[in-house]
Amino acid sequence: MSPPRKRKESSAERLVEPGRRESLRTRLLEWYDRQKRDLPWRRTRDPYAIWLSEVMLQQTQVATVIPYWERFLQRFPSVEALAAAPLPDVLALWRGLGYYSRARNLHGAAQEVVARFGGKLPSTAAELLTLPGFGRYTAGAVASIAFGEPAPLVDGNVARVLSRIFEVEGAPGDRAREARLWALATELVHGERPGDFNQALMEHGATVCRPESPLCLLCPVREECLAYRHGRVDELPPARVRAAPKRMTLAVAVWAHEGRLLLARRAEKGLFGGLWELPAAEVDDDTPDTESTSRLAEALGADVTLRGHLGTVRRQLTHRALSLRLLRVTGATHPTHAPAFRELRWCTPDEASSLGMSTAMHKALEAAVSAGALQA
DNA sequence: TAACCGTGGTC
DNA sequence: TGACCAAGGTT
Repeated sequence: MSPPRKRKESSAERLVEPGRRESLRTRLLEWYDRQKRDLPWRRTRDPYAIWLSEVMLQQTQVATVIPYWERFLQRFPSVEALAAAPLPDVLALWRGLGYYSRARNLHGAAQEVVARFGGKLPSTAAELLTLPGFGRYTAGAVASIAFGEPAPLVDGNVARVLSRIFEVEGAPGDRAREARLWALATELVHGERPGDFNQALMEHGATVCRPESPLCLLCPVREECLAYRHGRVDELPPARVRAAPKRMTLAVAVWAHEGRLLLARRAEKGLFGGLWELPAAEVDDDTPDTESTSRLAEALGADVTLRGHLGTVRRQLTHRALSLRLLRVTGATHPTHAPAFRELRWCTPDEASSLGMSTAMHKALEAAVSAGALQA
């Protein structure tokens, strides 16, 4: 007979003792019932509205999301309304919220929900995962919060909370760490009120078990927390290592004609995908303006002449340092189609401001106008 | 799998 | 003021 082998990946393996598990669940749920914030998406049971909140909250703070969520639901109150809308209208409501692929995927998923599921969002995490923009987290969040499925989720908050309670080692991105966190979340979520329990974990991470200066004296599960017991709360989890931002320089065409500016809509992938902008072309940092001008001519498919320089707008993203060089240009013929863009349009500054446009380009537009782009 | 994808708040 | 970060997903 061979000796019994230690099984490392059995889903039946118990990570948390039953008594501790029930204690954690009860304390967190009771704390949540007393202390949860009154957030607008906690006042609805509409799966679509809950889905929307989860997508907007990805890598985005609650206070930022609230007004966007309310405007978006007012304009697109149902999956059908969203699915029927043109993508540029959706992006216009998303303007300034960032990570615009979220809006593109949301729109695409709404159309799939109409086509594949009769307009009703599927109710299981497994089905939700087949829709664009649903990863493991969002599928678990919508399945548990909107439909009551005991589906686990791990976001940044949950990862921090569980890392501390169970003293999980490893940095964000470490595979063994992620697997252990998901396994812990899976064990803990089974039971009553899975949606509330998941939200309790996240709420606890957001308000008490914070990244900096956690409020351990107010913590409902302090007695269960290994990091607290061992004085390691401040070192768990270790900070994420971030790559230095890369520089990116864009030559921006400021082409004015009779009070209007030429606007272009970008290709739908990559940075600022599908958004409107003053027509821009990436250049090297040391590219002279004359050469930048010919790059813009190529992108627009039109002859343009450099008329002057209207300044540079700088904008810091998480992983990019953007420089937007505003080049005043003119041309004899006005292009209506361009090889590098989805669409062209001549707009007054007010019209341009209502388009779906990145914050970087919005600042560039304001800078161009105040530098006298529309004056002769 | 590691790089890419935005923004505003916080200290 | 600049570095760090937030209810992640895609390729």
